[in-house]
Amino acid sequence: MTDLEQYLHSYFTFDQDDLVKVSALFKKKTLNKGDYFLKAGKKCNQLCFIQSGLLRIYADVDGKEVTQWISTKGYFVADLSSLLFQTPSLWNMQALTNLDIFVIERAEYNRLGEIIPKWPETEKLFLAHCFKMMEDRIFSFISMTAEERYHFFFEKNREIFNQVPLQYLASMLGMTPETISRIRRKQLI
Amino acid sequence: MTDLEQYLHSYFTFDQDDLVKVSALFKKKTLNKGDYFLKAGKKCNQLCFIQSGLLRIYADVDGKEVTQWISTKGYFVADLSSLLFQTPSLWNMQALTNLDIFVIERAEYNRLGEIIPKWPETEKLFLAHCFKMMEDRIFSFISMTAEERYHFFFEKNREIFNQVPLQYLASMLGMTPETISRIRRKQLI
DNA sequence: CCGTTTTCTTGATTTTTGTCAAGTAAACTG
DNA sequence: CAGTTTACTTGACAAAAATCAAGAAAACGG
Repeated sequence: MTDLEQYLHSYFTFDQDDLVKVSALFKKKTLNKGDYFLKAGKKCNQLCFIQSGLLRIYADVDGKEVTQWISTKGYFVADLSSLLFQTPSLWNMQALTNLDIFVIERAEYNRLGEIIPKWPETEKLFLAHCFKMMEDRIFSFISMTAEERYHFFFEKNREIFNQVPLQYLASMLGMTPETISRIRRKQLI
Repeated sequence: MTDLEQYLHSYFTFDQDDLVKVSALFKKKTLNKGDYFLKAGKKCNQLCFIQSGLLRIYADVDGKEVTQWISTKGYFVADLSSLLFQTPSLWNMQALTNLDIFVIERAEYNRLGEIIPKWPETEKLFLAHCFKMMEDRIFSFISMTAEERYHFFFEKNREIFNQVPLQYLASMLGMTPETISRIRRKQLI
């Protein structure tokens, strides 16, 4: 089993046959640190799965970069509405480190339903999990202080927090790097 | 065409035949002000479509109510992960006014894919739109001040803002009623 | 391994937002 | 329509977080 098959297997209840069919549609690819998987304004024509490395998703807002999320090993990444509706993407997606990914083209992605009968149902359940994550994230913004939110994310995403520059973490948590630095200091004393 | 068919038609590109098949699975129902569509801790076994009235979605957090959203005419409402995975819901859903809804039971909802071949694809596109809304909302929390966020939501949801008690609006925007009151005063001067 | 660049920490200060409390206005109810 | 409840506004103050600036630490590149 390839890494991709391994991951698909852990997410979805596919049999070996389907695993092979699906993973055959993905092509292995590497990005160097600083390379873009997607640029804002362009249409998203691919979906990727991250095998190793970090991918930062951010937008430019009046000259400032707002980091939306940082994806790591095991994430599927695309701008879903751009991929489906072929609208220009709002997001830049840039490799924070050298990156190993598996990429599926839009055309192939759209044929998954024909190739694997249970794909639509599987995809729905996957999207529902993403929904839950976004809902939890919104909840953290409306019900927690900066400090509580920091800990909430830290618990759920330890591997990211130790590898990513503070400025990016701060932005995705809706606070400043200084605030995180002060929260961290509190822990030590 | 019933109101529900009308709405389904405006969201989804169904032909008349499919519209009738789908809307036949919904039952018309009314809730009185204060009634619950769903209580936290219970499994969500229905999905509803709001024809008129306001439905507040909120959670209890150490004795305080956190309002997640207020849904109005034209919204489909359910706790998606509870509906699909049969986990206990985090959310209370309570009628803020008398409410006219169309309700589909979980069992019928799960059969939609058999009844309407294009349902899975349609549902995916619908979920993608919801995704976009949640993404925009997260973006508002990480990139805007309370005042900017207020205006951002006001522009997109005028009908809600004029009907709903300030305390609920404030909670769903992640600020206090006093803050909204002061933002509104600024507009007048 | 040394200089450069980037990132992180810290303090002082300002701004934003929250909290508390009181008073006013509006909505509901019998 | 009078009394009650609920919602809204306002001010004074407190707390949280942002900003600015400087220095320390770490990472990077030849």
